Amino acid sequence: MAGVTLNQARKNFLLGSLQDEDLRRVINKLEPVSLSLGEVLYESGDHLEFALFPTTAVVSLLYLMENGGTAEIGIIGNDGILGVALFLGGDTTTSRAIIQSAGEGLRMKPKDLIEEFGRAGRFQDLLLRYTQAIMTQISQTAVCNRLHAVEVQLCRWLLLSHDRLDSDTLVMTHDLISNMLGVRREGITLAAKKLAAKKFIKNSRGTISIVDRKGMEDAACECYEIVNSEYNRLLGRGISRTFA
Amino acid sequence: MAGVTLNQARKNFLLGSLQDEDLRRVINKLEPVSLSLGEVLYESGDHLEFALFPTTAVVSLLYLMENGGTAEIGIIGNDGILGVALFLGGDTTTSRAIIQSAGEGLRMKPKDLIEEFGRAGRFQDLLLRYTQAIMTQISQTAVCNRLHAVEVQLCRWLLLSHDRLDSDTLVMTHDLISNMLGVRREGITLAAKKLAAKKFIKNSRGTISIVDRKGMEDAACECYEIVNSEYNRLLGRGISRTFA
DNA sequence: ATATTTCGGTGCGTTATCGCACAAAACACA
DNA sequence: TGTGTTTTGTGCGATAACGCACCGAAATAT
Repeated sequence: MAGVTLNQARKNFLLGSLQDEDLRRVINKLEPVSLSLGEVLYESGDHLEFALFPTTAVVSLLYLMENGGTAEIGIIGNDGILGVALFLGGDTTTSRAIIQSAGEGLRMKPKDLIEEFGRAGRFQDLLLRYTQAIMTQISQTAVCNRLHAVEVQLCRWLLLSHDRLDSDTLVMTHDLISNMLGVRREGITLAAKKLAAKKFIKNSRGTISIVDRKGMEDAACECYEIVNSEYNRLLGRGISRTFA
Repeated sequence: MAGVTLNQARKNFLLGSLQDEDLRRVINKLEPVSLSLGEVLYESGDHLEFALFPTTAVVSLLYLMENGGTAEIGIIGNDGILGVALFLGGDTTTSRAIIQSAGEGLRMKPKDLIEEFGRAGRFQDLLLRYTQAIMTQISQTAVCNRLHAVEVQLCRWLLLSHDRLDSDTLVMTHDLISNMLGVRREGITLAAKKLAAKKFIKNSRGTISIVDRKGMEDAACECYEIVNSEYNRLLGRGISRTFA
């Protein structure tokens, strides 16, 4: 039985914020998983079979509408946990969880997560704080969807994704991004071209590379910074690369 | 000292879902308050001084953007509680809470709320489930903002507000609604006129009356029904008037 | 009773995004 | 090397919402 090591677990910041004592206990309930691009972890209304602590994978929470449109409400990476509905008591949610960037994660059985939550210790505290953080991200997405233009939203989205990745290169087609932002593919192509013209990103078939992180942050709408600093505040440190 | 009665407290569905035993204990920590239209309960970033269980008042969670735009992320009435950030551990949030419809509520000190949450009983369970419910509302608002037209969104918003009111008449100017939906005042005037032409609502200066509830539900985007049934599922019953 | 303010109705040119169509480029693979 | 597929680039008319300007009606204040 290959157990999960402390160092492996610490790649997820939520787990990494636990004291050694707590982490050693929690670790026994974790199981490593590999996740591939486009993999659907659960559909809207599905009974959640596992909670997931991403280490290198990135997950999108996506809504599908009757008219065929889609839009993302939040991004979860090594900063968080997928499956807050388990300890909130709802068990299912109305969103789809889909792998936006392939990678690894650690999963935990619902029963174990709920048991750990019930200990009312540091782990519960972290889970609740993360719940507020993701709520902030979703809320900011809501207003951003209403009030900001596609180009600045693309910046926000690329930054949020970049923060959750090891690499400066995102494996992403314009089409995929357009599904996340809920806009036309052509809208992304156009916005990406403009950002490339400003030398903030490099655009090639199927990938986008961040080449001027600072430029991107300046070009993004306020929403990115608001969400980022709220993650900092709530979870002790952000995952922004600005000062990394 | 006029204590809060069980019947008063039960006007808030969250409190009303408690067993008598629990409610009797909680009730001693509640204090009645009157809330007037437009009153700001807290600003973005404010330390929360109280949690609020609305009984007849309705609260909007509003975001203010740098460009002067505003948009609502959620509506809280007698179905819920204002101040989940207190037990989630964040203490502050990035939204403004403003009274959308004048009325009464019961407030509780942060310390008391946290203490009750810490008992890990039925009250904690309800608070967590409500957290998921409001998350669903916010999420659906996010995608609705992206993918749906103003007229159907206005239906959704009127229905959500109607559900949380005793009356069929909403005291609301088009301007106020436009701030909530994050669109132009003229856009609301136009959409409201269309709905009035279909005999779903009656439009007079400063008020909008729902005259054909069923018609409104059919005219609204799917978002209303999704949120409503999720509230049903999570909190045991909805607050929709459909079967009232 | 009159003046002032608030709110709703309407018109009009502007802008962002959409929907569709199609071509060019990059890539995959036989 | 050639062929099919995926992805990106581009054009263009349609549409929804915007910003602004102004008017009139309704409510409120003096």
